[in-house]
Amino acid sequence: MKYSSHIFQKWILKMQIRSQLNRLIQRACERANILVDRVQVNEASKVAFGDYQFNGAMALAKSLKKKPRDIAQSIVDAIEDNDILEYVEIAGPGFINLHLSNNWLSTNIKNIVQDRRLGIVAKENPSKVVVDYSGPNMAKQMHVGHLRSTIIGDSLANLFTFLGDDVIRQNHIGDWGTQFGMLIAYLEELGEGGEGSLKDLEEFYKRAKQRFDEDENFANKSREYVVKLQGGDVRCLHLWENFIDKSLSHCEDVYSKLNIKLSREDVKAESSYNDDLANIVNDLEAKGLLKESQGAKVVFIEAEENPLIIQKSDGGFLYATTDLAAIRFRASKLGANRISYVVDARQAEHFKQIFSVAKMAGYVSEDVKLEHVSFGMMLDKSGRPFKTRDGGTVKLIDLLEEAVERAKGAISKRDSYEQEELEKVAEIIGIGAVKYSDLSINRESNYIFDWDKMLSLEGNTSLYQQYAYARIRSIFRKYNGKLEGDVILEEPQERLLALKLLQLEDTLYSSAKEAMPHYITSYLYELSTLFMKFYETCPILREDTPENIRQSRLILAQITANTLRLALDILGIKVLERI
RNA sequence: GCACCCGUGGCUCAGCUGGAUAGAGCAUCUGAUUGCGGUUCAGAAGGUCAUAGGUUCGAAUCCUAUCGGGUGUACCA
Repeated sequence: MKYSSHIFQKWILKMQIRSQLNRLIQRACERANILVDRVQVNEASKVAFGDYQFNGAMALAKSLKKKPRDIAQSIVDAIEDNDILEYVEIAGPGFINLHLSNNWLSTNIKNIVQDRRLGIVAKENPSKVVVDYSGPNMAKQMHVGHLRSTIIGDSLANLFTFLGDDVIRQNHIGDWGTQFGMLIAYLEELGEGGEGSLKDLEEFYKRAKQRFDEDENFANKSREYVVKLQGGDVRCLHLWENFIDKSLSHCEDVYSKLNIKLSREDVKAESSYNDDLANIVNDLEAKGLLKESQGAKVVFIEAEENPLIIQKSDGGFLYATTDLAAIRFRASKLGANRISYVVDARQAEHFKQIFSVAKMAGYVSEDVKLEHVSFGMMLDKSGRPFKTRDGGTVKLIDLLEEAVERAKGAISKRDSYEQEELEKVAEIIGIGAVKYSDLSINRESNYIFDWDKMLSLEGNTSLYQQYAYARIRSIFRKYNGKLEGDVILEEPQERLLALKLLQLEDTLYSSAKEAMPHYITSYLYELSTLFMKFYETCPILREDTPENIRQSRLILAQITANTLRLALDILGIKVLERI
């Protein structure tokens, strides 16, 4: 989907509700001579308290030596004229409750009905953001261990892109290491006809390993091939490239099925940094950061128990070395202002060290934001690490096929589908369920993978959103007249829905800022439940609905559908016209 | 041993960086509805936010200790 804005800048009433309110209160504080470092307006905790609230007056009481209610009063008195607030009230010990103007809400809603970007303006000063995610190992088939990084990373990359950042996706694939000697030796042994056996990489790896363990000659050959590979032997390099190519195309099957936007252009393999590793060592040496410890070359970091090992005692490099080369490349060659590593939480210490050393060595300047977007483990329903019945790793492609099969089972009893349509619908629902359930929890916590829960129509699931979308589309199959007239917010359900629709922008920005996709899913769930309530109480196409009310409700429904589609698209989830 | 993360109703999770009576969804119970797609909607019940102290006008949120769970702890990635 392309997101070009169809409305002219001047027509846009600047939204970003929270920052508008923050500015309003900030200026009021200044006018009232109240010093406050950062004004933070929050969404009201209850409907009765208005739409937003500012709670800062209480905190200021002590330093100003005034009563909090008096402080609140002077802030309220100093709020300048504006068209966003209907009225303001002071409650309890000094809460300032802000009620938005219906007129402001309805004007803004009306303005975004034709806009593919729903009135959300891209950042004025975009950053260059590198998102490092997925990073599968080429020696093996992609397994569930790669699922979360791939899903979370891709959605963040989409989100940053939508908000206007210049995003560079980096798939840091593992294509180097001693096991490749064994793999290409085995590939060679099977001959050209043996390439078919690469279909199942897992099996291929196992057999190669078996040969390695059983046959001394084969093992020696494998070791020899590692050396040859590193030495740039043309024949070995050819075998290796061939192997990587096949393995990568397996990954692409997964990406394509998962609706992940990684392509070959985003691949920046570990091996591509090989030539730079010695430079990193020399550079750290020259900067006086490198120390010798127990035969290895390391960098000591303040307040860290263990140093970061840069070069092994046998002269070999480690992944820390590669990561430093990569971080330098990203900051200097790619010019990144923000580098996000979507990697599981177990590597927290590693990244902490890498980031420290990168800054110590000046590979990234102080203002570059380095973040480890960490996430918890994937567990099964009983809370144990997710494995196959016999304890093996679950291949990702198998898991995705199961998702589609299960989705088929969930919907086929509902309606009769043509076989072809059933496949298409099941794929969208099944894959959507896998992605949404992953994205809908706080990524930091462990993730319990539960088929029944994710494929349910009830609760915070993708299917519930997809259903809400399809339901709205069904209204517009019945009605295909024009959308015109004003938005009228008389019923509470209409107003609540309108406000929620206008909060998408704030949600997206805070989700991007903290790299927390679950802010978006929470928003979506609130939105679709609000829509369902609206739909229940506010008839649209019924005969007795006056035309002006009908138009207003159609506009609300239309924007709800657009919002669902847009936000789900950012999460990499597709919608269906009918389910 | 040390470091980091996590303990919120039976289950799965929110809780916007300290605010008002801690919110949802499953599951359980009750009700609406011949419906613009009821696979919906309304309502009830269910919590000493692991425990004990502390800071504060105010704590699930910050500090300390304890208990319980997880992860990581120099030449694998």
